[in-house]
Amino acid sequence: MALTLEEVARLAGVSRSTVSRVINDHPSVRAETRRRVWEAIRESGYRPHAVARSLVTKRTHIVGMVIPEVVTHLFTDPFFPILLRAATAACNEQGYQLMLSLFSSSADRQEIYQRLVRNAYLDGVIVASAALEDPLISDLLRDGVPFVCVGRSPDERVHSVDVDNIGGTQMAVDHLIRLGHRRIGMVTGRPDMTAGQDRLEGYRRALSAHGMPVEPELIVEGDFTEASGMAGMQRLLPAEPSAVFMASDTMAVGALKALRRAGRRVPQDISLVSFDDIPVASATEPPLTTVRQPIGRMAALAVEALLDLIEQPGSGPRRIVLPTQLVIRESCAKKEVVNP
Amino acid sequence: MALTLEEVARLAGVSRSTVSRVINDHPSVRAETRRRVWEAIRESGYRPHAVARSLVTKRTHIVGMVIPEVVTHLFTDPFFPILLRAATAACNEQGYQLMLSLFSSSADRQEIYQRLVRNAYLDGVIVASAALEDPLISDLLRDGVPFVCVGRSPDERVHSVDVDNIGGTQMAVDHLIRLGHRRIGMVTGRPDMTAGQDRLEGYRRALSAHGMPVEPELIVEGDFTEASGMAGMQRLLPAEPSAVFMASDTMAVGALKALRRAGRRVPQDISLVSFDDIPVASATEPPLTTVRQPIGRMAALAVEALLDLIEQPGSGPRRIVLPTQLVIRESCAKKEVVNP
DNA sequence: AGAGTGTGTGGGAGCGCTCCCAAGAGGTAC
DNA sequence: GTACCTCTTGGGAGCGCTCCCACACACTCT
Repeated sequence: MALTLEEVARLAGVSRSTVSRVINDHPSVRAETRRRVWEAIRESGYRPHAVARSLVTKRTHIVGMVIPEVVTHLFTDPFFPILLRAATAACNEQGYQLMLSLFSSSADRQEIYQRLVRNAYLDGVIVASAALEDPLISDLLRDGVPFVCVGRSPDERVHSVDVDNIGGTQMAVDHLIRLGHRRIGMVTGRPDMTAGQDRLEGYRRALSAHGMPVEPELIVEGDFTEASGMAGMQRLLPAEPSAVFMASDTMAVGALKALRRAGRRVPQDISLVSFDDIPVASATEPPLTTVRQPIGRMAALAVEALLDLIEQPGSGPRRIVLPTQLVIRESCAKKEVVNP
Repeated sequence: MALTLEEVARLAGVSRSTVSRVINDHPSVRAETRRRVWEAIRESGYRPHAVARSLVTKRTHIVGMVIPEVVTHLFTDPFFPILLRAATAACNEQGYQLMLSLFSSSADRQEIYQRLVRNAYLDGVIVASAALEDPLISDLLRDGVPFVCVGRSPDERVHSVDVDNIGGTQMAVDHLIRLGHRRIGMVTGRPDMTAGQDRLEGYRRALSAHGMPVEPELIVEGDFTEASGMAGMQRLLPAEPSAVFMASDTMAVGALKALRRAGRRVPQDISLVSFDDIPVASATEPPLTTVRQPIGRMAALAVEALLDLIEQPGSGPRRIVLPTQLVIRESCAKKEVVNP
């Protein structure tokens, strides 16, 4: 039904090879011939068959975006949608397509991995927010599949793009300290994700840098969800922090609710800083002071690194860390130091 | 580098064809041979080359999810993430993969359409929330590509899965009327999307069914974004509605903000109903009374319909309409009828 | 004993493309 | 006139698979 090279060739009065050359922009075709061939292509509405082409070239121009099981339930957090959108745009710009792989169970993981990567349908993979020690990473390394992680990986061989979670958090906590706060709490992210770990580390370092003690009762574990932010804040209140660093904006939204229910005003009674600067951060009451991470840029860089890797394999691991920026809104206030 | 059928065949001491039969579960292979072949496959770690297979079978087992330009900026609305997640899960269950195509400009649209559909990399397409008269629809129809729309299409030939936007809205507005409200406003969704149109139509019908006039000053146009909900509510206030139907939860969140700023309490001063029941609806202050649409089921049904269409083409257009459900929370109150 | 009927199995062809090698055309230099 | 280029072009091979046809072998029935 669909046209083939051969038929277009007949139409243009040349051979299959010549048409192929024209399509692939090979230089050694006479200008006049080239013109004739393009005309035949245009007239016939011919489109090369991508699958046949892939069989020969060993390239599908499809990359996978893999979002491992642990985070699919975070999908209502706009982080992933924003990442996805930016990655798709970056891929399309380079003539690549993005295939989505979310998996909810680790049986799925195996299955999808086998089906896609090993079956050679993907040229490469972007792994978003892998948990530490994700078996996917070792599979990819073993099989030599080009891939880039969004979020740092502890493995030195892994190419990755990440934001400076430690530095960003330090900035945020420094800000609170500069405002006079001395009892600063934190509700953490998932401890099995690097972003969760690094933000906790940044909090610790900021306190230590100012000679302040890190008190366990001021640290409560969360998992990046709004519910965990609300619950975390509730558990934190008895310890009477005057300011709290929430590991994500989504969690801060939960915290705001907990505080409203507890009758505490933000920022008058308690100050809040968080991380991400997703759209909701500027829409809360009060708007959140938060650490902005350039999600879109991360996605674009990850795609860029991946395509480089696909097109010229074997370059040394590239580990990009993007800077963050503190966006000051209205969720923090000066702490009156009553008796210094 | 990678193994081929031929090599596995040599390993098992049979022919290429026999190995192919075993892999494709063809019945006419002796049990003993089958066992030997599976063992050779297992030992060698052989994986069939999906692209080569596709070249022969004309099936890639990849379907596209196309989200047209007009809605990509809504991507922080959890509707699409939820849809995407459910569609991915449904595809994977059937051994299909989902390819994501978002396009921001209509030049992209052409480009991606050509590259994917016409180049035969996709077995079928799910079109999410096409605007009316989207040229994509006519392209797909012309080229005979199997596709299913999420959201109704005016074209009779199009397979689609939609929720009963009209009926759902009627339920919501009926609820307000039953509570005694007589001045009921509406902030609409995008008028170029069927969901936007149908929800407006439902509002009109509910009023008419109760013999109430449809007053233009009580209808304000929005576009499904939170910002438009906020602005819309502000513009509606001078008309003094005692209740408002917001075309989406996201817009209702905006409306709540506008009301808080205007010093109006919900539901004491003004009642609110909306549509979608996304997670945020139960997390607002007060929680929203809203019309629940089963996004996940819509995605699953769309995938199911699409795969049927791919596997046995030519069945008549299927137009599924799912029922909605009114979820009553705390954003509506009885209207005291002062002087009846 | 010969024809008929299955059941398993092997091998050729072909999917639509790219890539390589060879060969024709046209020129230039000796 | 011959040798030797360079520039274009054509055709064969082959990517790794599936599908079809043919054939070998074991039975059964006349």
